[in-house]
Amino acid sequence: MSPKQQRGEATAAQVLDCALELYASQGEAGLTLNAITSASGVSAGSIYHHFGSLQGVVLALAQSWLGRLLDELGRALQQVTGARDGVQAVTEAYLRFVQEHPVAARLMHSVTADREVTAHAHQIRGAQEARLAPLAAWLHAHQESGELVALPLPILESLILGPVTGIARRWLSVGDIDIEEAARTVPYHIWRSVSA
Amino acid sequence: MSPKQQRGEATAAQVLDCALELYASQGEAGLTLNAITSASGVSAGSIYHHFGSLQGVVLALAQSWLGRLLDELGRALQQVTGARDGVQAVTEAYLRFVQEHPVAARLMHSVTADREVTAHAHQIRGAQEARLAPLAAWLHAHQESGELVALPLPILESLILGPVTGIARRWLSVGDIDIEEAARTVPYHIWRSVSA
DNA sequence: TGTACATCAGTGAACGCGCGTTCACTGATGTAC
DNA sequence: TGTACATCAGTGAACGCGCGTTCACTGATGTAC
Repeated sequence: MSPKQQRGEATAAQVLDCALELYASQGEAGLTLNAITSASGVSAGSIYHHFGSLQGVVLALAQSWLGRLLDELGRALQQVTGARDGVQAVTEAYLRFVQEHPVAARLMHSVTADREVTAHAHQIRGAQEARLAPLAAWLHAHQESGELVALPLPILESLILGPVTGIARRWLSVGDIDIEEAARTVPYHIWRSVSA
Repeated sequence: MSPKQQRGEATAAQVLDCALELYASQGEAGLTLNAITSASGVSAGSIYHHFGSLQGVVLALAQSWLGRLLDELGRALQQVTGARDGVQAVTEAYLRFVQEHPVAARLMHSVTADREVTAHAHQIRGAQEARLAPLAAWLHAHQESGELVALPLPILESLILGPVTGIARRWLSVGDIDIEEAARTVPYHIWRSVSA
């Protein structure tokens, strides 16, 4: 499915860009094939050539942005040393990313919750493994060094990312959170919950 | 829209029960009007009489379970005194509820993320205000008494509920979390992040 | 207790619409010799 | 450099299907007198 010619790559990228715009303006209901063909100028057949199905388009879009987010988190982690700075850097980077890309963040948070995509949870994790592994390794290393609490990794992950995804969702839906303030104050409190 | 005769109430309840079962077996894709009429034996017209639309059915279903969850949290809060016990009781009650009603929990967590329902976020909060108010009041009171950190309420809420919703989602999708263990260990760590 | 009547609850066939998907085809690209 | 050819990229009309919704109607319920 991955393009083998340059123009193919450009077409696929254009489809994903337009799909995100449609999602921005009309939500999930806007992600129909007709809408995407109209908005992007790419024919239905061509979209099927590249993505296999409409769900394939949505999945690729989510994967693309999840990749960017994870890259951002990995980068944040590389610029600091020590468990405390790491936890705070990652959580702050997450909130900044959401702030800068609210539509993509909404898509990731909602699409990931969908059942059909939930069924692909392992596939998604597989595709992002190269990005997830360093993050997991970092957590594990700082557990070994005694700086982070000795909890199972998935639970530790939830303690760190749960609050920021919660804040992101709430900022995106209810809107009664000052995300700037959250980015300043929340990382410290998350650190307190996971320090050994 | 609320039934004014007994049999109406029974019909509406049956529709919601069957809708949850369909969601359990087929996910969101199973929530079609035809499927619901077949499974419940209630005619399309009757469903429209009670819920106005298919979306109305889904919304009512989510509201119903959200109400039960909030009731449970409120009950947990009443059985303890002190900020620390309260925070731990609420978070543990949340996880227990998810454990006991995984399908309903999945529905709440996924439906709430949907854009169209997000648009109704305020309406949902409004309908649940009677249940939300005591929880908010409790938080506020224990901020005043100096036991909980002085952060804006929505942020404080996210610090408390974010980790448990994160764990719930992960348990429901990836499944690599021991929710029993989480219920034992996580409440304490959440408390550490919000104690003054 | 009986009866008239307004309202609520429920039926189910019929409707049109827009959806995702397919497929036979043309054109573009890159490669091998 | 030229050419033949396999593969990739892209087209767009056509398809059938299942969807949510409507509506004219019947039956049940409760209430007022």
